Amino acid sequence: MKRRPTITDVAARAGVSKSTVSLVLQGSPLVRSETAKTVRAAMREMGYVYNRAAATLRGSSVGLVGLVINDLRNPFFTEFAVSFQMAMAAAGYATVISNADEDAELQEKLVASMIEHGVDAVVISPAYGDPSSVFDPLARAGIPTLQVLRRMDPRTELFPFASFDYAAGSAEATRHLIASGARRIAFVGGLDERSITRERMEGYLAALEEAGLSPLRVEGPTSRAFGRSAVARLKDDHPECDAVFCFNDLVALGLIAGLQRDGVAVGRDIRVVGFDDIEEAALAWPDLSSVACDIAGFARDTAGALRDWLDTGTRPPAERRAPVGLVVRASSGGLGQ
Amino acid sequence: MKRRPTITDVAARAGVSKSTVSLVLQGSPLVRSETAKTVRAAMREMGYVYNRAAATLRGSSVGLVGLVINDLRNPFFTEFAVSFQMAMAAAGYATVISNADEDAELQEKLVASMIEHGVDAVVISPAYGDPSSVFDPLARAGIPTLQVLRRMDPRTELFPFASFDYAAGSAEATRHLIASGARRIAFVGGLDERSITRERMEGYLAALEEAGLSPLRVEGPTSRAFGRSAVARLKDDHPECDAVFCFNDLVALGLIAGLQRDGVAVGRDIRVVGFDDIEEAALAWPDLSSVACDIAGFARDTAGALRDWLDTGTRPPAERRAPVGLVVRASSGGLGQ
DNA sequence: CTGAAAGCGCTTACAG
DNA sequence: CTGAAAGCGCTTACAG
Repeated sequence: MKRRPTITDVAARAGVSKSTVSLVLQGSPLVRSETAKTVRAAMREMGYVYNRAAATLRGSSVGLVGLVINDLRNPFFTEFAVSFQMAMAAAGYATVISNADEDAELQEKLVASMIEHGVDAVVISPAYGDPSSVFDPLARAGIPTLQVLRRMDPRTELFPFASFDYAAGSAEATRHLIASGARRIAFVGGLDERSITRERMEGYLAALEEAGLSPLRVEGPTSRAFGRSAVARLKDDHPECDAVFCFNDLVALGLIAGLQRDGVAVGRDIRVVGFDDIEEAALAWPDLSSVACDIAGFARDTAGALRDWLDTGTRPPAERRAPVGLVVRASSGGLGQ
Repeated sequence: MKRRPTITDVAARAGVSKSTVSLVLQGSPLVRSETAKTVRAAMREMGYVYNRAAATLRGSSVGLVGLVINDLRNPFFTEFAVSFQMAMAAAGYATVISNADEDAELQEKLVASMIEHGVDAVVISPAYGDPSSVFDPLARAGIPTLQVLRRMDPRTELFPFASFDYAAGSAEATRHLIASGARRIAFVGGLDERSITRERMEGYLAALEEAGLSPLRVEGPTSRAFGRSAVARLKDDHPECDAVFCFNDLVALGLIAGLQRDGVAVGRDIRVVGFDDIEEAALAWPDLSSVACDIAGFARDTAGALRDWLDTGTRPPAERRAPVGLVVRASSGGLGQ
């Protein structure tokens, strides 16, 4: 494993100074195209590899942004991560994705490591926990940081926040269930103390109130496993329930599996609506009605806002809400089965 | 956004030389604990951030490994990625995850960017395409590289390969279906020219031959969407089919959704077995029988082998195969419904 | 259009 | 146990 060639080696081989090699590397128009060609040939022959760390040291930016995701196993977040990475790549930025696994301590370490490695910016969908241990170091290091999908740090002028308009989506879904004839509509999944749960319940509660109906609640995690287990809780606590609005599609899909096991006809005996409209929603049986969030579009917008911040210094607005829209499918009786 | 403090600033503040600060940073026992304490206090007061790029330049390794995944949206790979990242983190390595999105060109760019950023090693589950455009630069840069889950580059002494023993798993699954009474067993999903498809079919074909049965084939992609659409192809081409062994769980779950739509009782009218045993398999209805790959364990072993390579210079064996095992559930009639 | 020189923030022998 | 000095591979004014 011999030493990699440096620009000095390339310069020697090409018979120019290392300044010239550096200029060629940057595609500067100052270098005569003849010379540039010679230099590039030398690089190829020697298997030269650009050393970005050295360049960074001298002052330029790394072209690296860090993405920290609370739960990368959740397909909603996976989709966001890969779309964001692709949007940044198209603009010449490398994105390092990492999974905090809902663990505030791990998240702190990941962010510290990113700061050391000198990322130009951080986008974070934070795990629950004390925000200061992760946001304060970012602020101290002067790294532009965007909060997405979950607002953990209240200082949104410092760490702008972007998410979807969950309240509007849940209101639309609930009105749809009411219009379809449902009267005893449960909200299943989500932990009450979390702000995202409150947002997703807000529209539900408002729509019920408009119609003079009262809420039914089954609180819990936001996983497929919980959805499946919630069937029993629903039967015990709210046997009169005729529709379920779920915290997300994962819960809804688990719930549907459980209902089917019990021989309940989803879409007829009971209506179900999910949230997020993950790819699987359209492919499940019955097809799952869901509040669609255009994650890929949201990721592109986030990438655009971040690039603006980095390139022009324009900090994004403290809060941005992307619109959502209900997609009606068979699980809420929208289409025959 | 003022300049970040450097070790020189810290040294001035603490009244020592920058060599001493550097030693403190590395936890060297050479520094008197008194002095170290003063230095650490100075760092804290000034909000000092370690600049890893500068350290790297001087020779030490970055403690960074790159992970390139062909399709990060596939939960099988997501699970591998997050488990690997966590195993490396426990050993003090940062892992940058990136998604090649089955795009050989994007993959080439991602790898080039990782090389520039100076990763110590790369683990890659490669996209299909010409391997040399991605593996040659890695070899030139002298970066230890592991191929996992897909062997694209035949030079496995250079780029050791690790995967699961797919052939054994598919044989076990097929024998199980035969033992359950199935006689017309189709293999659905996967593209024939790909080596992973051949491996997963190998055991299926062997088991059929043992039993004197002949294969039924529906070729295609490996997605949920394909599984759902394969129901029609199956009905048209092989109406006599009484069991399906799917390329993976995604195909199986899509297929089951399609069968249910047609009113077919999965596990009784037709038996279905998947491959990978993703989390959803146990939560679907009916529960999906599947060949379980212990991905988290595999990821940990991969991380261990890589760390050995990095720490002691021991290159892993050219090929490693992790065992797999069939999990029988309701979809193949294993349990009553 | 090209070269010589200084400097980015660290680490590493080498003295003391 | 601590300091002075050289050097890692680049970039960036500054001359020419």
